[in-house]
Amino acid sequence: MKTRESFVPVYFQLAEDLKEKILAGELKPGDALPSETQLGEQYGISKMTVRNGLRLLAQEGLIESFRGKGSFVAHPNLSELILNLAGHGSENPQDYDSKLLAINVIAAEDGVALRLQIKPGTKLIQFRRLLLIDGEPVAVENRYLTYQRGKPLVEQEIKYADFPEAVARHTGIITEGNQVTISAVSLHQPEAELLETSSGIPALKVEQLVYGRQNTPLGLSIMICHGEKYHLIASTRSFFG
Amino acid sequence: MKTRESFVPVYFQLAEDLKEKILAGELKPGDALPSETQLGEQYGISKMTVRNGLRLLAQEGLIESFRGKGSFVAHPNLSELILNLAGHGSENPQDYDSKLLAINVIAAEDGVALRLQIKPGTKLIQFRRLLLIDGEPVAVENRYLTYQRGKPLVEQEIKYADFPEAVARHTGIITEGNQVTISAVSLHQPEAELLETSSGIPALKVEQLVYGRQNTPLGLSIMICHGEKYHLIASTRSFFG
DNA sequence: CAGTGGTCTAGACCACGCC
DNA sequence: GCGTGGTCTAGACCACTGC
Repeated sequence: MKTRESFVPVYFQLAEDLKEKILAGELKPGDALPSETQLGEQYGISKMTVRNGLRLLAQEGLIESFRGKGSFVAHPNLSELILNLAGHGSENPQDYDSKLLAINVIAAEDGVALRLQIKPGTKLIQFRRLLLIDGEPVAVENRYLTYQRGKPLVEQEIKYADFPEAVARHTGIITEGNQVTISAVSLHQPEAELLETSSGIPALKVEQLVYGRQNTPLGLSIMICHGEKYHLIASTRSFFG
Repeated sequence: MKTRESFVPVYFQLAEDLKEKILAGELKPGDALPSETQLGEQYGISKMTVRNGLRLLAQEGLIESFRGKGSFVAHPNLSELILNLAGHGSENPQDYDSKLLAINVIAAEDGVALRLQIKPGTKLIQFRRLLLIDGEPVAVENRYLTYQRGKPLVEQEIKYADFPEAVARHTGIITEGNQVTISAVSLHQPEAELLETSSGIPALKVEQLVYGRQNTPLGLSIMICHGEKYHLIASTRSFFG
C-alpha cells in the first residue's frame, strides 16, 4: 500500500496485498478477513474502495463474503475449467482451415430431432465441414440449424464463424446457452474415409447444443475428431493475469 | 425502474432492464449504450450505482466498456465453456463412488516426469482409483503427486477431495492453475479388466495437470474412461442466473 | 444489541479518445 | 476542449448474523 503515487489503483493494490497473504499461507482457507471497516482504517481508504478490492478476490474465487458474518478465505477449488472451443486447443490458430463439404435442407432424423426438441421430419439446414490442421484432415463436423424463412445462410458465416455466433447471426437471436458433451467412439467408415484413415480407430465425439431464450434449442453441432491427431485442451485462468 | 420500493437492488434492476433491451434486439451488438452519466439521470440514480449495474452486464459478457469512448453491446461469443470436473457430468452426484486400488511411492517414468517437469526416477506418490457410477466401474484414474517430506496422505482426502484440492492439501500450496487434455484412445488390457469390459473399445483419456506458483507442476491425474458409459458435459452459464 | 456486508449518494479528480 | 469511463471519498441507511 502506501504507494499512493503509483499508477496502480488502490483497490488493486489492496487485492494484491491480501492475495499475497493468502498464497503465502499467512491467511489460510476458512480464516476470516478483517472487516471492511477495519481494512479501510488499516489502509487509510474508504469502505467502497475496500469493497472494490475484495470484489476482485471474490471473482477469482479466493474469498467468499457473507452478509452479517464477514469475508473468509475460500477453500481452493479449481474444478471449473474454461474450455475454449473456438481455438480447439491449438496454440497455432493460423494452421487451421476448414472445407465446406455440403449444405442441404433435410428432414430431421429422430436423434437430431430429439436433441433440438422438434418433430422428426421438420426441415433443417444441415452442413458438413472438414477441419484441417496443417492441411491434414482431423475432424468432420455436422451442423444442424432450425430453418428460418428468408434467412439464407452465407457460406462465409459457416466457414469462419464460431458455432454459437453463426447460430446467432442466422436466427437473429442472441444465443444464451451452450452445452457440450464429449464422448469416445469408434470411427465409422464414412468419417474414416474423409479423415483418410481406417475405420474402428478411437475418435472423440463432441456434441454442441446451442440454446436461445427459454432454453429453446437453436442448433446442434456434432464433431467427430481423429483421436490421435486431435486433443481438446482446457485450462483455468491463472490467478496472475 | 421507479419501483424503488422493491427488494431488488436498483443496480440489478438497471442491469435487467438493459439486458431485456439487448436480448430483445432493441440494442444490437456494437451499439453504444447511453453514457453512465446519462443513465444516472434517466433512472434517477447515482453514477456509482449505474456502474454497479453495468459491471454485472460486463461480467456476463453482454457489454464491453472502453475508457474515453463508452460502453457497447458485445458481440455474442459463447465459445468459452465451463467444464465441471468435480461433477463429471452427472446430475446425480449421489450415485458416485470411488474405490482406492493402491497407493505407492514410485520412481517417475519418463512420460510422467516430463509432464511434472522433474527428473525421471524422482520419487512420486502414485495412487490408483476406480470410479463407479451405480456400482458399475466407469473409469480408472492414476494420480501422481510430487513427494513431500513428512506429509502423509490421508485416505479420506484421496477418496473424496477434488484433485486440485487434494493437491493443495498435500503440498500445502494453493493450486493456481489447471490444464486438462482430453483425447480418445483404445482401451488397453489392464484397464479393460478393471472396467469389466474388453480391450480395444474406445475410451476417453482425461489428463489433468495441476500447477502451483511460478507454473510449477504439482500433480498429474490421468483418467481412462469407458467411452460408452461415460460422457463429459460442459455448459455455459446461462444469462439468467 | 453491536458488528457485518450490501446498497446508495453526491460530489470529486483522473486518464483517455476524439475533434 | 469536452465527454467518456475509472477511481475514490465520507458519509448514510438497510438486512442480516450472532450474542
